[in-house]
Order: sequence, then C-alpha cells, then structure tokens
Amino acid sequence: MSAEHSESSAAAPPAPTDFIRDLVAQDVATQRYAKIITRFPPEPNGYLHIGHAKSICLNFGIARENNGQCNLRFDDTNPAKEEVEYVDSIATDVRWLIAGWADHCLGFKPKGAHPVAVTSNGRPDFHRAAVPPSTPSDQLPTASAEPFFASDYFDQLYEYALTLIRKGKAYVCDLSPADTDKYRGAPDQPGRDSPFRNRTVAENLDLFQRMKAGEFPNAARSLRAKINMTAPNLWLRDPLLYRIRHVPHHHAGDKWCIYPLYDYAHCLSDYLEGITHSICTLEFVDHRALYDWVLESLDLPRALPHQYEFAKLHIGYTIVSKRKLLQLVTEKVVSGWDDPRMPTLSGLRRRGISASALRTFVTSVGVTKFDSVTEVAVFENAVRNDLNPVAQRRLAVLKPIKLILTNIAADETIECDATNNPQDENSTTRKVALTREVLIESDDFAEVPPPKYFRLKPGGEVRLKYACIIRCDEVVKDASGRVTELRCTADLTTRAGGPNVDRKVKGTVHWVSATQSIAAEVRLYDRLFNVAEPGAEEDFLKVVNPHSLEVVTARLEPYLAPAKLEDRFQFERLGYFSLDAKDSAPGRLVFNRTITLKDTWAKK
RNA sequence: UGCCCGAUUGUGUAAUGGUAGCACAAACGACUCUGACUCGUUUUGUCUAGGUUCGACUCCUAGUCGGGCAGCCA
Repeated sequence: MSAEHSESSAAAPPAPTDFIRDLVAQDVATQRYAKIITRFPPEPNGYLHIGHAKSICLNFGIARENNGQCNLRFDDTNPAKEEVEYVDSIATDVRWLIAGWADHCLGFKPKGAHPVAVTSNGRPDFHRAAVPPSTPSDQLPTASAEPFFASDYFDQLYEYALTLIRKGKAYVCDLSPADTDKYRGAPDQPGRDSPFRNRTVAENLDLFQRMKAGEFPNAARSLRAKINMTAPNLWLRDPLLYRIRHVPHHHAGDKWCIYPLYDYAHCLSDYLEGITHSICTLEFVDHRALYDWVLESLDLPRALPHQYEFAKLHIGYTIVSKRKLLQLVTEKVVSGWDDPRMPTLSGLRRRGISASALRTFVTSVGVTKFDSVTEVAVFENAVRNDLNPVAQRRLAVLKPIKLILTNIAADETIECDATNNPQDENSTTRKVALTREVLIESDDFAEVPPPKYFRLKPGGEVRLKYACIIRCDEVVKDASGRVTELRCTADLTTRAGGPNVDRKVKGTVHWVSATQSIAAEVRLYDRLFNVAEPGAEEDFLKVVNPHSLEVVTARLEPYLAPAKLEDRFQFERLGYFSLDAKDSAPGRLVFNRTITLKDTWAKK
C-alpha cells in the first residue's frame, strides 16, 4: 500500500487523551518505569479485524507518544485453536496498519530467541528484550527478527510454576473437568476446596513433573493456584494454571503436552518482556486480581506490569467477533477472510481503505469504559475524508443507457479537458472523447421524473460533465416498451471555451463514449447486515444482507486501463474505487467500490 | 440473588469542584460543470432522588437502568 497522504497533507492532529493515557502520563511523571512498553497480544486463531485496530492504535499510540515500544506478541497458549496462517496474516496486518506511523516503536525479538537469565536488582531473573532500537523498523521482520511468542516462554513459565508449588501456592488437582466445575460453586454460592488441595509440596512437584513428562492423559490432572475457593471473584477460586493437552504446537513443536492457561501465561509474558502497561478489554476486569496475584506470589525482582481495561469497539451493522467472522468464512457467506465486505483488516485493505483512514477512525471513537456502539456513518466519514483529497477523478458508467448525439457525426471525436482532482488547486487535466454515441447512467434518465429531478428527462437538458449541455429529443423503446436509446442534440456552444460555456442547467451527469471506452468488472459492496446490531441477533446469519454484493460490467474511460493496485479513484458522482488485489489483472480490470459518495438526493 | 464495570443531545466523546464543548448524524440555506466537497445557520443532553458546597457532569448516600463474570478458550 502506498502514500500515507494524511501525514503529509495535514499538521499532526493533537495527541488523543483518555483515562489510560492519563495513567501512563502519571507513571511517566513519577518515573515509575525507565521506558513505557506496551504490547499487542492477539491469539493466532483468526484474522485481525477493525476492533483489533483500536487496540493496536491504542497500544502503539501510547508507545509512540512516550518514546516507548510496543511488542507484537502472539498469545499462543492453546495449540488446539491456533494456526501459522493466522500468525502470518496478523503480522502482515499489524505492520500494514502502523506503517509510516508507529513502526519505529514496533518491538520484535531476535529470531528464535527465548528469555535469558539475567540479574535484576541483585537477584536472578529472566528477561526477553526486543532487538536493539537501532534496527531500522522498515527492515523488520528480517531473517534475524520476529514477533514475540508466549510459547517461547514455556520453559520459564514451567520454572515459575515449580516456584509457585514450592511456595505452597499451587497444587496438582485430579478433579475431572466436570467435578472442577461443581467444586467452583456459583456466583452467589461459595465453592468447596478440592480434595487434592492439601497435597504436599513434594507430591505436587513429582506429579507436575510427571504431567510434563506425559505420563497422564488429557485432562486427567491440572495445576491449580491455591487462592480461595470462597472468593466472591470467581477467577480467584483456585483457577487452573496448566492443563494436559497431548497436541503439538504450531510454534513450540512437540516438546510440550502441558500448556499454561491465559491468566497464568499472560501476566508472566508481560513481565518477561518488561511490559509496563498491559492494556486489554473490559471482559478481563475480573481477571486483574488474578493477574496481580500471580506476579506478586512469585516475588519478582523487576517492576511489575499492570493491567488496564477499555471498552471494545462495536460498530453498527457490523460483526466483530472472531468466532462469527470465522462462521461467515466457513459457511461461505463471504469469499474469505479478506472479502471486501469483511471488517477484517485484510478485507478493509482489499476494499481500498487506507491504514491512515482506519487509524483516524479508531482514534476518533475514543477510549473509555463505556460499552458503546459507534455508528457506521462515523467510519464512512473517515474513509471519505481520507480519499477525497487524493482520489483521481475518472468517468465511469456502471449501468449504461445509450444516448445518440444526433448532431455529431459518427466518425467525429471531440476532445474535452477533464480535471483530475478538483480538491487540488494545481490539478492536472486529461482528455476525454465525446462521440456521437455516448453512455450515461440509467439512473440519470427518467421518462416520468419525480419532483425536483435534476437529471435527464424527455425534452429536458443536462450537462455532460466536462463536455456540453445536451437536450433529450426522443425516447426510443423496443417492442416491450423498454427504453433502448435516447436521441439528443448537443449544444456545442456550451463547451469549455465556447460562447455559452456559462449557460447553467441544474443537472450535470457523468458519461463515457460508447465507442471509446473500455469494459471492466466492478464490484459494488453494501453493508453485510441488515440490522444495526447483528451481533445481538439470535442467529446473525439470518440478517445477512442478500444484496451486499452486486457485480456489474461497467464502461470506463480508457484512462483507467493502466490503473495500478495502489491507485485510488473517484468515479465521478458514484464513489471511490480501486483495483481488486486478487482478481484484477492486466487486461482484465476488476474494481472494488470502497464507498459511495454521500448522496443526499437518494435519501429523499 | 454474589462480585465487578458503567451511565453526558440520535450516536460517539470532552469538561478532573467554576461558561456543558467537539465530531458524526439530522434539518435548512449558500456555493457548485460531482445532488460530492466547502461554507453558514439550527435542533436535541449531564439516569433518578437526596446530601455536601458560594458553586456539582464532577464529591457523598440510596436507588434505577445497562453490561461483564461460574472454559482444562483468549
């Protein structure tokens, strides 16, 4: 993806503020940490979506505003759900989103590196630092650098578990999953101690080592934190730390058959990387006590990270749930994770939306603890604002109707100057050919016009953009009564440079020459869902918009033939378009409609 | 009925005891060779009830409403 135009064309917007940045600012002021380090920690079990963009911009934004660093870390502690395909797509998407903005803050580690034993404050410690900040960010990842992986910490995590056991803070439990559930109690009902809760340290050590050695089948035993089975906070009722899972891991290989759970692995991964501010979404508020318990129980030598929570991004008419997005893919409602109708970063990118538009949008919605739903209009506004100043204007007709200019000879070509971008005062122009046979949008003609219709009607006049005013003299129909062509006369005195160039008519329409234009496939996307909150639906698949994709064969001015993937166009009066990255090829143009123009007439 | 989080205009967000502001949306108007852009004008708000205070969106108390939590998922 090319030009990050928003950075060059406008002064940097004021740095956003929110309650998390305020807390970071306090920590900076009190010099609580030597350097602010955040992290973006997706589980590689799906593609990144627009909700992740909010988290990425928050974490990288805080890093860049404080001369800090933000690590990309794969939270890959559940091999059953994770795949390398997702690892690769996530790394690509993150780098695309932050390119030219915060890539100098991106923390990667030396390839294959694990935590190393160090001495911190005079005590033994483990640490996994990023590659030196001197490494040019645009060279990451390199053959020698890669993102962080929680699975690279399995050795240390295991050591920490041994420590917890020795301190009497963890025990091996033989309860079945069903019994574990029963013993946990209920929100309004205390749990009961596991019968295995008071095993000796020696016995726990032995059993845990044998768990690791693979002596027991899946789910036969688990390692649990010994906290409080009657705690009002359910996450403190002796939560599981490790489970047995005899499956290979996409990154760690087949070395392990016990895998740590999120609450145990996440806080310690943060600690190992030297994370200072661990920012996550609201559903983890209840987990914070456990996050702190694990770190504090280990009596670690360096400053501890802290967890802060904010509200997820919800957008009207959109689904942001990895599970449901996966369902759209597997049930073939869409063509894939990168279908341009998907709210995934790869889908939005393929749709023609720039990283800067996305950043502007997710930043503009703010960061709070209020569970809100942002209207799609805000997103669409950000996309249009991003495209309007840079998109090259072109003429294209999506659903043509033929028009004969009876006073122009069949072999005549009249060259007209067309502005490439009126938003740019130094805009260049190009030539478009006016010929006897012209195509206009069928929506731009009405035999029986509604009130206040500015466009072409029998006996009416309209301007062909960049050309001249025409009058509709005759409507030609076939036997079935369908309009097949319009016979019009062109008033060539209203051309640029002509004596009547200033003559006004209410309507101006776009057009292409029927003989000097090219055909192209154009994909018109509409919202994927028909209701404002598809996620709240009992079956969200029932509210899928059946008209979310319409494919037309459009006619384009020949200037569009050499279009490149990174080019952004506005087809005048229609919307913004760009080439499809997958299906377009030289000689077979396929355009995606990124977004329509605002249309206050259509609304009426 | 346990614990936790939250509530500012249609939507999102700001105001950190001192003028309730901004963006989007909506309506109207100006401009217009894009019914776009741009510009102008306008409408609508502090969940409720008490309290503290010269003064409360902000602090306190009680309530109401909404959300989250009982995976060997993250």
